[in-house]
Amino acid sequence: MSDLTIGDVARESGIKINTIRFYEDRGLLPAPPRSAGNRRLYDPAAVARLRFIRHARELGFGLPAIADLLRLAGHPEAPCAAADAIARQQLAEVEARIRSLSALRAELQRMADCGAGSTADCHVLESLGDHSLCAGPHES
Amino acid sequence: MSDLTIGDVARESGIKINTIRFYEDRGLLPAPPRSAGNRRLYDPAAVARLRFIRHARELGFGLPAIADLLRLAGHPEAPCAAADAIARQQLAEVEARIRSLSALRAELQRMADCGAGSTADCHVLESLGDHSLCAGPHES
DNA sequence: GCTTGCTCCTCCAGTGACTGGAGATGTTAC
DNA sequence: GTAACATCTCCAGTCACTGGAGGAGCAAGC
Ligand SMILES: [Zn+2]
Ligand SMILES: [Zn+2]
Ligand SMILES: [Zn+2]
Ligand SMILES: [Zn+2]
Repeated sequence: MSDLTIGDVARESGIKINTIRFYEDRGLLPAPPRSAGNRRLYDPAAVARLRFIRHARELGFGLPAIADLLRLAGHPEAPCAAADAIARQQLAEVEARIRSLSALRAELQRMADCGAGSTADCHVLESLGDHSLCAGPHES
Repeated sequence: MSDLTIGDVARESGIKINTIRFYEDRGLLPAPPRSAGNRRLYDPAAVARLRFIRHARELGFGLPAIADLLRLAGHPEAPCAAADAIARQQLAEVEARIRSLSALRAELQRMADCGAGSTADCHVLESLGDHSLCAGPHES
């Protein structure tokens, strides 16, 4: 009676229809029952699950990590150390990316203040052609 | 006489052989002449060009932007405003990504200090399930 | 001249996380 | 009945590579 179409859950979760089917294919969302006409019929709980996925994606978690988190969330009595570890690792990765990007920003700032008029003397092109003008190494 | 094999330029530029062929396919590197046995024979200038590409990639430039920069570098008499604009835009993108990641870091820090024992009360899972617990919106 | 081992060739599939489209049905409103 | 819309499956493309299969060139040792 309170069955939702894929369009409904897409609207309510903010996730596109194609992406919902993709998540089902990847095992993040259980395959729902179908109507007589082969349409997916969702439980309202699917919206909460999709919102969880969306929020985790916005925070940068990868799909395998989200699958782990969803599995852990299904065992309310179990200790949450595993979930906490996944979040801490994500935090560490975000911090590493911030450090790396901050180094890039410094290099780009140095080379972007170019007072030359011709490309022959351009600070940007010169710096790109010779990394020894840089302060440190760049790591990906 | 001073012709280099693809292995030579790979070693000297720090770019893998497959990637060099990929850059050739994408038009970043002109297709070099071939030997009688169909091997690519490179000019030493190819090494400089590849080093330029590598450095720009390390700084986060995309391949279309690098193609533009290489084209501009080939006109020494022209004004360098276009090259400077590409660098400034790259700087702006890096800064935007740093801002976005800093917001993510704050959210992750808030949710990662979880003192709960069971997943039922886990701060991580709770926060992921309800974005209204977050301070602000997340933009990609 | 033959084998061994290295380099190189082309082509193709896979990565992550989707996105968009084709072409075929199902459903709803008038 | 028919027009408009929603949904179905499947496939190709995105970005910047990476690695591998299967074949051929090339130098050295015997
Ligand atoms: Zn300049
Ligand atoms: Zn550098
Ligand atoms: Zn916890
Ligand atoms: Zn949030």
